[in-house]
Amino acid sequence: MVEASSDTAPTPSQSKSLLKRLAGPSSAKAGLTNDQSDINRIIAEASKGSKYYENEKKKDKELTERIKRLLQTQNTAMKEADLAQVESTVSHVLIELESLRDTSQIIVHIDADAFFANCELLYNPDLKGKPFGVGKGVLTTASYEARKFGVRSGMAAFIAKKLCPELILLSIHPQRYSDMSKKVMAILARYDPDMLVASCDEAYLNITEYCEQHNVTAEECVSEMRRIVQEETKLTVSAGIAPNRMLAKICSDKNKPNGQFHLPFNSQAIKDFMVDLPVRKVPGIGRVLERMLESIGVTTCGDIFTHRVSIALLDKEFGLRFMLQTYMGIASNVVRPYSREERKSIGAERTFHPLADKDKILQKLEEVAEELENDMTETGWAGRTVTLKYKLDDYQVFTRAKSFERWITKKVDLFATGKELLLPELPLKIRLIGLRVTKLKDLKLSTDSGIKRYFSGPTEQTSPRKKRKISSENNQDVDYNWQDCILLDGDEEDCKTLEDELLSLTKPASPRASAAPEGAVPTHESKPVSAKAAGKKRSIESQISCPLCGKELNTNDNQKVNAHIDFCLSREAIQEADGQLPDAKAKSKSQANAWSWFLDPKTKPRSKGK
DNA sequence: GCGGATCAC
DNA sequence: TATGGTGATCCGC
Repeated sequence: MVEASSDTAPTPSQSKSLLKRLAGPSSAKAGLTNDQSDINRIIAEASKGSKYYENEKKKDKELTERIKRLLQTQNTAMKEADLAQVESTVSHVLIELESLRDTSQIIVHIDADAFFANCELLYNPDLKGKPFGVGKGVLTTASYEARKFGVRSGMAAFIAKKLCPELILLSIHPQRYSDMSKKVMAILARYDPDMLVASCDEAYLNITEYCEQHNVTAEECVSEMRRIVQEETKLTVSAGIAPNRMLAKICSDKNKPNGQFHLPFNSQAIKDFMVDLPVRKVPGIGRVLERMLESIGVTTCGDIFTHRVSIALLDKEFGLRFMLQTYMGIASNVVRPYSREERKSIGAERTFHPLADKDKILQKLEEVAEELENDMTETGWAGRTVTLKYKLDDYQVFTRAKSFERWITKKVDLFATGKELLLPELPLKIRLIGLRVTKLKDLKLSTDSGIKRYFSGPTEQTSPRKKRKISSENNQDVDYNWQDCILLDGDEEDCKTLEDELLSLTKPASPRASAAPEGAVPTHESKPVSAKAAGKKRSIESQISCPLCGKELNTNDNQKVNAHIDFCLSREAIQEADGQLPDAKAKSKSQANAWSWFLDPKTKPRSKGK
């Protein structure tokens, strides 16, 4: 049934997710204000009837249908699968993951507070205490005063004005932010010359060595770091201290703004931390995955364990391994500078007032092609595949691509290819045109860049000439990737389906330590051996004890570990059947309890009403 | 290799 | 009065 033009009174069930969707991605990730639903209502009110709104409604509906199919899949799978077997497999994976846990490195995530807004404050101190936003059509940042009204980054300016009529709107000054970013990063680099600059306002550091050498605790080190940043730049930053990047990032949000949070480095504390954490806080879990997880009863990371069988059965949709890692708070602890080789694409795109005229559209395309050529020339890239992107009047997005044998660098080629891809699609009413080049070749490779990079250090971004554009509060550079960090063997294959999980258990456990510079395995061992790394103890616990009988197991011999665990599992099952175990309920239940000493921190998943 | 979708910032 | 830009990844085909 199609709901009759819900413009007046949307169906409650569907409008809930739609209202949230309209509020934008950042409203959910950041801390909520008192009455988010009121704010969401105002936003929806202001959006109503627009093409943007209609498109969001359509996407929301499609997601609802997708979830419906998902639940059907789950239903049939639950009937047909051997649930005990699935659960056992999950248990194996959990054991294996626990054995890979590495808490030997102190990772810090630094996140500047309302970066663009606070930069503007330096240039215009009168704004202090006032609600303001940075950006023209769409806000890149909102001051903390503005946030109290529900104003968020990514929000359309006219909507923000509705939420906060007093709101002051500033235009963006990329140069200012770039300069400040460099200052901040230069300070941070004193604590880890190999730090990862994740964006213009975020960085990851490994301060293990610094703390050892200067005989300070992590907390002291980070306090000092933050104090010096504030002294030297007048900007405040927040920090998270944890044994891996995912946790550090989540922690940096905990005491924002101008605060830090230190997560204890033991397995149990980490699991206690994760159990009540909303899945949406986890990097990589966005609005869609959040809703899909919610549909199977998972809203916190603790719920992942409760619903692990469902997640395993829906591995394709959720990624079992990623979910289990998340539940356990396991992720990569590798921190190293961004390198040019890692770049995969370069592109440019522009939004404009919707155009239907062919020549005017082509003119936009040409402008984009020119921009892209300039960027490619300055940064030294060529590529073999050109992808055209266009967004229609109604916000639908399409891409069309073409590959070549030769290297593309010039505007004429970019334009001609874009034109060739676009013309067959016309006539259309278009509001955005973009071009992107992939299959890159590094034109700066065998030049002097190697030496330059050696001397310039991690804060030096790309071209020394012209700064790269900063299009929003956040910027270029890669980051995330927690997933492929803990894979058992990184070679090509996914290692994601259940079958693969089972297979992987029989493969050698050693994660191909020093081999293969392909980079796909950023576990701690793959870090290039530097003077720094050499001093560190790589204390991956190669010993764990069996959760059932307590026997010490050597995790380097996976086959033996599995044989032993299988043995204990079956023994447990037999005892249970004989009623020898005190808590002999359903087999699955008992098995869960058997692992609970390290898996199930609080047996009650969702009871805590904080 | 291509196109759609999702995600981060 | 009318919702951004850059880059990455994954899936299905």
